[in-house]
Amino acid sequence: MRYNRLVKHIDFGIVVMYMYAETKTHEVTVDVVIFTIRDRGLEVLLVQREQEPFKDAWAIPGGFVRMTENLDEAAKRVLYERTRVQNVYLEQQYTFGDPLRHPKSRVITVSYFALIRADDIHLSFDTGLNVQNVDWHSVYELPNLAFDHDQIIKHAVRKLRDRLEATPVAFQLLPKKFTLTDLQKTYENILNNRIDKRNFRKKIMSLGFLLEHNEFSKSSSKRPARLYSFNKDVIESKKGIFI
Amino acid sequence: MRYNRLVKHIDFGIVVMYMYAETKTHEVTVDVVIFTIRDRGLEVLLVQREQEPFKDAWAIPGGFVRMTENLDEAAKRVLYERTRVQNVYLEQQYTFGDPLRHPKSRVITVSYFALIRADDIHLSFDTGLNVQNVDWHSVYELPNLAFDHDQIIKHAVRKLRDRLEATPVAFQLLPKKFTLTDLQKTYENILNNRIDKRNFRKKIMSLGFLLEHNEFSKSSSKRPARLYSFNKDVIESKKGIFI
DNA sequence: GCAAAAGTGTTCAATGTACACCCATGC
DNA sequence: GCATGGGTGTACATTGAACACTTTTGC
Repeated sequence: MRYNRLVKHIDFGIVVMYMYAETKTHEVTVDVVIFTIRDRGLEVLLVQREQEPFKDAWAIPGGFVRMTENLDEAAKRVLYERTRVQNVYLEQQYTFGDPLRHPKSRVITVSYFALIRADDIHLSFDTGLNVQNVDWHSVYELPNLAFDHDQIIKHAVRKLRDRLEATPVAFQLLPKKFTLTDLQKTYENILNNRIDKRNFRKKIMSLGFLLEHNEFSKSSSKRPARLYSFNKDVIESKKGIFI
Repeated sequence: MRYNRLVKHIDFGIVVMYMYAETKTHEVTVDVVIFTIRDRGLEVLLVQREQEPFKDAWAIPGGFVRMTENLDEAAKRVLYERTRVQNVYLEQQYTFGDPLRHPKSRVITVSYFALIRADDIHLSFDTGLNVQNVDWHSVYELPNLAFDHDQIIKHAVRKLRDRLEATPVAFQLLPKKFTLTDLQKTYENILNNRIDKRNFRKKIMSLGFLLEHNEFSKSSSKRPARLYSFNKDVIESKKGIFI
């Protein structure tokens, strides 16, 4: 029963079925939770499935791990294929391997999360070669998700919050130069709560990774805000994979 | 070249080789870094390999993930097979998947770490059914390790330290009743540094998960020390897998 | 001149850190 | 009675949290 369910989508004949049952090979994928900050706050990039299983449900971008690439490389590739962005923060978070998580076969997925600037991805959407239905969704209002992708996203949000408390990853979600209010809003969106402006600024400035510029945002119709950028020298001593 | 290396150990014939090259199935194992506290401090359980590759080198206990079990179950099973202990702290930590990490095939391993009481495992060694060379090794003086197991152990030690700062996992390494000095030594062994006795006691007592007993250690020839145990009610709200 | 966001300090509480002596027991 | 590990408190520094008004600009 289970055995049939597990192998029926493989179509190489009996020898492969035998291998599938008796040896311990599995399909291995990487799934990448791609975070950005947009109008509705912290959002993730989802792809609407065009095939069964879970046709029309939304899913995290993912793909099979190839034999010649390591897991980080696979995650980078999936990310690049979907978004055409490179050189972003990417971190392995957890591996999901319930035998029933994929209804048709045993698929073990190594999940990652990535942080990208909303700006960067706009570019790639313009020149995009993916005609699939791809869209951003607020992590606080997710649509129906395929497989166990709701779990994976929840896990990614938790891990992102942990990271944020420990290391300055927030700048990965911002343009090169940003205002302190931008930065604070990024923190608030990720942590999902309000922060006192004065305390936030005091804390952030004390960490010493901000570079002050003599430029000001000429955005709206209010008092211009000073622009800052992150000091790479400080950042480089931190963990995470920069691809 | 790479292709041959990757498939040569599989002996089901050309159809399987074809599958191996064109689809994305991999061998998936779990490896469990089993920690305990013994005479030399924080130690890990290692198995000496009897076959190539890495014959005679030491390795973390591991095994293939079966088709019908999830990853946690696989880790529990491997742990039970090696140590006959159950109901211990077990946590997934990281997945290693470099294509070259195993010299004969593509093996992706989901690594876990476990915390067990040195006492418990003595029992299982007595009745042990494993006649392989199995022994404890200080994490600070490791022998030659097979594959990338040195990396896996390093990662596990980092993760264990993180856990220790966040949640009271140390009691997993101690007998049910223990003295505050035992507990402090456990912390010191894991963190690899000295802690001030008064500050440690103040901090630990303020966390409120210790249950004070009216029993005293009648160990050596000095003043008897009061025994404590962990308050389960507090512990149960914490994360980690208790199997 | 007014609406709107930028910018700025102080006080208090809680937590962490440094540090030295007496106590209970076995021998 | 002495050697050994058990047990205890205080002072100071650091960090986190609460809280309100002035400044600069576009309109």
